[in-house]
Amino acid sequence: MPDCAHCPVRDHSLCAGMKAEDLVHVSERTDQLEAPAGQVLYFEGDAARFFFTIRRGVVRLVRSFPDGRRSVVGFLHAGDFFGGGFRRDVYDATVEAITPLEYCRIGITDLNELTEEFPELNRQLASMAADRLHAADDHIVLLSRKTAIEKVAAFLLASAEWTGKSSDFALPMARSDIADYLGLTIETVSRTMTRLIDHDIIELPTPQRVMIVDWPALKSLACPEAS
Amino acid sequence: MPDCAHCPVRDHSLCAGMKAEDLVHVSERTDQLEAPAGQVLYFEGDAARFFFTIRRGVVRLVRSFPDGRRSVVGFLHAGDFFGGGFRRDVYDATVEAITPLEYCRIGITDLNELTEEFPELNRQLASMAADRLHAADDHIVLLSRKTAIEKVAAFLLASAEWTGKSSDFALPMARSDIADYLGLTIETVSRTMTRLIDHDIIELPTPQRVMIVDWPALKSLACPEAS
DNA sequence: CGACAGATTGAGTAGGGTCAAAGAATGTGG
DNA sequence: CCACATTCTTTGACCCTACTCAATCTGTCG
Repeated sequence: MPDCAHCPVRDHSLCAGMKAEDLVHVSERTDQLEAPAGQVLYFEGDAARFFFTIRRGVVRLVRSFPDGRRSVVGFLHAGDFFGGGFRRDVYDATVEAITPLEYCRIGITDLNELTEEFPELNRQLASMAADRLHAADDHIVLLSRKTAIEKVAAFLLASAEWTGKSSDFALPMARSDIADYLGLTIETVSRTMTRLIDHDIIELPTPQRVMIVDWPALKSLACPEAS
Repeated sequence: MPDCAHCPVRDHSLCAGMKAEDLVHVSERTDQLEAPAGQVLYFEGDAARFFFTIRRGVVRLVRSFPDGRRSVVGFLHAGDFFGGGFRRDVYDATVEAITPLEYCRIGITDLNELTEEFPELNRQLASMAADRLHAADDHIVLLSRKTAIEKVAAFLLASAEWTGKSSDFALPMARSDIADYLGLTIETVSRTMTRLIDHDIIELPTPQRVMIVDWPALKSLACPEAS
């Protein structure tokens, strides 16, 4: 049985508001699992039977067209909670591990029973839904009204925040994931990164590692002020 | 005091799951209001104190940049529920009436008290959040991976569904709203409509009224198949 | 009827896409 | 441990879609 009391994301996920002594009720219904990079947790359209919490690693949420076009609707990190399909009974998007993953899984019916016993879970669920909705709106603004360089700058800043605002961090996802997230092609993502390097705003020690050299410049690109 | 039992959106909104005899508890905490077209219900960033339900009319949710760029993150119709800002205490977006509006308003603290008394409201809230999230993901896919004609076709189809899949319906919003929703300019929206007319797929008796002539063609444009 | 906002049309341009090739990085088997 | 294969990334040349700027048209309302 998982030891939720010592979970690394104890205070940043679903059970953040729960009393320590109640946690055991969550633990006994939760499976602790691992997955290698690349593994699919579930497919868009599958019958939705589980909720998931990431303890370590990164996943991508993907929507695909019949003709092969792909859109990454989001990246999720340690502490993030996803799955379900609340009213609808199918998953909204395909979820794939980008890095090796440690995660927890709980059945939808189990979670529903838990919310009856511990109504504070509802508050947590609602606030996570609100966060996701806010993130989705940010994404919509980014996609509809930002240029390539603004998109990439905003993405790099967000990535830095996921890793604790460090100036030197990993980009675990491939360029194709970034492109499908930003609504660009991989070529444009690559060219734009190069432009940022040429302007001495970032450095790329390896393709999967970023150093932010000029924070103010990156920020003003990501959130353009009135000219 | 509002008469929730005979509300036109009684079965399509927040209180859809409630028993008739409990509705009075909602009624006595709800204000029934009206607003003319163009009125702002609240601004992005305002302290969030209310939730809203539309009984009649259409609103737009707007996010703005400091430099004037604008993004319409969604349109909401009769039965839709919005406002709040669950965990955050400010509204996520500005909400403006597009048509004359009839709506209901309930205080956040009142709603919180109601959910304690009537936990089934939580289920309704969660499912509405899930619907909004699904819609946001659809919007993300549309913005990131669709061409202008696909975007406009998808928008017209969605508009037709809001009005009961009629072939002849009103477009209450201006071209600038459509443009800011689809991530295009008004000129491109206009040109694309003209293209659809030239191909005998739609007609525009007036700029604010659409007739769909060729449903299959419109559908195949909106959801492109594998070639 | 005239004025104004909103919508359409036109001409020219540029940002990002497409197609193609070369260059790293990682992994595999000998 | 190295050679090779594979995949991912970067760079280059060219093109097209959608944007910009500008004029005209249409519908609405005083």
